[in-house]
Amino acid sequence: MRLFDTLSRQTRELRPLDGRTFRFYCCGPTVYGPAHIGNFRTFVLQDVLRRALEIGGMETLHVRNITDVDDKTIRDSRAAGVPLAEFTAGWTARFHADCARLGLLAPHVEPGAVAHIPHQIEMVQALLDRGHAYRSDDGSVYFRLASFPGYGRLSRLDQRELELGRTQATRANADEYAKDSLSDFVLWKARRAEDGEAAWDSPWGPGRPGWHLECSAMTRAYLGPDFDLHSGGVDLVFPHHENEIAQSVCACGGSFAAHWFHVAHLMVDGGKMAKSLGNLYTLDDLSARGWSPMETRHVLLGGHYRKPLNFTFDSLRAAREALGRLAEGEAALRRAAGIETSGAPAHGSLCGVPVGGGFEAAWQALEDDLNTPAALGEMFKALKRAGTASGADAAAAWRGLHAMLAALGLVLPDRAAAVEPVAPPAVRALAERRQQARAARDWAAADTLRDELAALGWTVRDAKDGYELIPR
RNA sequence: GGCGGAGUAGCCAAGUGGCCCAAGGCGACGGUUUGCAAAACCGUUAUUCGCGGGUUCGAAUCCCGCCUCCGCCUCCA
Repeated sequence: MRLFDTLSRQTRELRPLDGRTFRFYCCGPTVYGPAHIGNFRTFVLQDVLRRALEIGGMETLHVRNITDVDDKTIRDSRAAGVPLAEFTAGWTARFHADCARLGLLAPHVEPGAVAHIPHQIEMVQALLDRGHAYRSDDGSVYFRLASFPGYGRLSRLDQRELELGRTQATRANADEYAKDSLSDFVLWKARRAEDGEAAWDSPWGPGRPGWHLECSAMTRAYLGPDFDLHSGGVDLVFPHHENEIAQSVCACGGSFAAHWFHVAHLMVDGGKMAKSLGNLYTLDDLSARGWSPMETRHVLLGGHYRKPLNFTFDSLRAAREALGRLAEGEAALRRAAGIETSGAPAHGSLCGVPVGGGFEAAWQALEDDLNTPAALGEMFKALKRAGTASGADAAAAWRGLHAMLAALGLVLPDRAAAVEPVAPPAVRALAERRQQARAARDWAAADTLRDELAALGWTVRDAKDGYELIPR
């Protein structure tokens, strides 16, 4: 697997530092509301990265945090009149439900910030001890940027630019007088009245961790000072990831993440997504409009992760059709190969086995900087080529297709499950009457009955012997 | 203002020096099939890659200028 690295600006081969397990960290959600499809673009791509590594035969250790204490969670839990822990637990459950619907593999470790306050305090103390941090009068602790010359390498900002941007930002927000330098950032925030109960004891008085510190402490706890990869949305490059590097390197030594993976933003109708524009969709919003999470996942895989992707309802329609074609191709291969079961091959049987059966190019596209759109394109080409295969060839193609589906995390719609059994008796009776009319060559009556079925939401699909009823 | 990313057919999108008169999906159109449809299958659908220059034997791909969109510039995936 070759992947672009934000820090070195190069596409590099991914190899586990310890030679065995690829250990990576993903910045997870802040649980103060439902995640939107833009958030999920990042999580889906992190999931595909892990799946592709595993299909490629690599062992992984996937850590993704839950940010359950910060300004927004505190603000909104207080507004709701609910204790912080209860408030974030609700949104965490919702996040997990959404992830499951999208077919995201659960991380091996999913640490929460609140559960790791001692780790964070320990890290702040280490930074103080080593002279990289200082206390302010109100009991907050700040990172001293001047003590870390490597700052700004990831986001390519030099000190002068930082100070410049800083001055502009501070004009509107004159709340930062406690710092020595304008660009210093907070490690530990002293408790303020508006924090309510959300405060923990520390050597510097009651307070709570700064957002950046949470991730640093959790990576240290589960991955140590050096690990394989760190990832998130592009907007986290600065300041979040830049600050994480500074904190972790200064507190623990080591070089922190060996590789940085950032996913570009999702746009809607060619513009940015924003609540105020009414185009910020959650999975539930799309479900309410009749679109399934898998269709959404297909849309999110439809563009390369380093380019902005334009989300439209037309692309959801296209995704629905494309998934249907894949499902039909899968069924055709299964029949041609004489495979009895309707399920996919066991996941374990696909890992570490070269992808074949005509799907080699699709796999190569994925291995080449996680090019999901090119991989999907190659899958359709392979499917077309395999159209006339039979026996062992069809079986190999079937396995190749399933290896790709497993790597992309796509679950195909089961069209067979959606037919007759679920049609209500009244609908089936209409369909039967139509069959009789057809047998009697009474086309006018048959067409009227077909219209009636359509009005009830059912499409009738005639076959050689009989018919199928398709909902919607 | 600084830094970074993007602009490819009706839509989504791959391709970053010759394999490109540009993949794939959707849509549209034509055909096979069908009582007619639907579904399926087959075929067609950009001599051209935001605009204008330039480099090169050769450019969507490199350089210069311009236009448009998006992101970041202290807590937004």
